[in-house]
Amino acid sequence: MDMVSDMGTNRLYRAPGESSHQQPQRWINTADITVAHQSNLLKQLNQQRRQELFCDCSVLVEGQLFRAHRNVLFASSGYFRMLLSQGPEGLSDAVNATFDVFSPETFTVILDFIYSGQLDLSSHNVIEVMSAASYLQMNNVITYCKNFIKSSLDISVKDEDSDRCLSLSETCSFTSGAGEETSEQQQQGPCSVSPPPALWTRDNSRSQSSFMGKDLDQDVSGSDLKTNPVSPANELNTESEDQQDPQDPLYTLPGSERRRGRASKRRTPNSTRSSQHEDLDIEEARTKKAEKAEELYATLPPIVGVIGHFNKDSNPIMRFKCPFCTHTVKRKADLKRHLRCHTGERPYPCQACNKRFTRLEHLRSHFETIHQARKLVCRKCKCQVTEETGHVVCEGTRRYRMCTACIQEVGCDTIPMDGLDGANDEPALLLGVDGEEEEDTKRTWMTLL
DNA sequence: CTGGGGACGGGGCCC
DNA sequence: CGGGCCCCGTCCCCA
Repeated sequence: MDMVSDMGTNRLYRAPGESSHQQPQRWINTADITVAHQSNLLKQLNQQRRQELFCDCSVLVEGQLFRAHRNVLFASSGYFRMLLSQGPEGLSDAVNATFDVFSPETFTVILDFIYSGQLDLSSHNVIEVMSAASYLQMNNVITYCKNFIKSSLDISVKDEDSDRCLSLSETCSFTSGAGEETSEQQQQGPCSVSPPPALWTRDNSRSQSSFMGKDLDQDVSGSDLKTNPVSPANELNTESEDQQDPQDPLYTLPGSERRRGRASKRRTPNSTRSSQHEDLDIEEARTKKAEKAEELYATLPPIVGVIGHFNKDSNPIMRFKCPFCTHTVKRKADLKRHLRCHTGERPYPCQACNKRFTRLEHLRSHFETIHQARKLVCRKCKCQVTEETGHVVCEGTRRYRMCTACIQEVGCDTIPMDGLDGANDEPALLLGVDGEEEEDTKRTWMTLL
């Protein structure tokens, strides 16, 4: 074998006891040695932990005692780093930590990961593991959980119920150690909200921070999955545009919303899907997606509350964290609203054009702008018009206003008008003569779920 | 190719 | 807590 130049960790050295004079020379690849050594060391440590050998740290989780090695915990978790390095207690021989913010089962998963590199995620435990990892400041675990959830949120894909099983060991190699939180991982880390230093005490109770609902026992996706840290982002939008139905409550998903919105705009209102068979398909697909959204909502913790930051008096400000991204909001209602961008839920359909919206106000704005010609601007010359001078022009279900000059310029014969005397005549299809009927018609058009 | 404008989505926050 | 308003960013179309 030829001597290999120094390239990173993959160095070759002579075996101990062999001088350069001795023949034949035997070169040892240190990269292999390192991997084998790390693996062996981790196994030994894990074995010691299980046998409670040399364990110098006790962790109490909801009354259940876990024994571990402080140096291992120190190397794996930002939380334990802080805990073990602060004050004289951290230097004592017997170190204890108490947690009530996650369950013993969750901590078992975390501890097993620390000592083995194997993260035993399932749809049953992923949310709580992620929250615990967030609390313990283990960004790599958070990243894996995040990817796991993303993989599970494949709600835009029709009829793709096949389980995707990828073991963590297959898709990523992980070294549980001090170097675990690389800058890249930190950037990827989904949790921007970390347990604040002020709360890094040795007795953390749920009352301090209702970090998350604990009794999450439903399935995220309906099937247990192993973490796939590689896949997720583009899996969310694998459905082709043409498969989307504007009547679908889950019409679209974040990232592709506007494109799909445009797609719907290009469709004629009474589109070509007229056969009963197609309608049934659409209905079926819609039902499936609605079920998935419900399922998704059902998996959410009741409240995912975190301490966001501190006010000027150093009092923690409670915020609500989205379980699917890093976003936090002040109010639970805002979180509920935000979640629609993950579920793709669009509960507000426009009866005029079948386009669906995430919010009533968006539907109303759309309806008034597109179907009611509420904008008092001439579409052609952009001049300001009034209710009287702005003639309502009808174009399919779309209505807009044009000033008298532009009307005359284009020619009345070529423009489908709702009424030559202008704005007091609302679009006949939409609105009646008087206000009451207008409101009734509007309600009919904007059928809200 | 580019800039302007329309339509829409989403966040913050008030009522 | 829902409704609503305001604001900003993004995408797309069009001149």
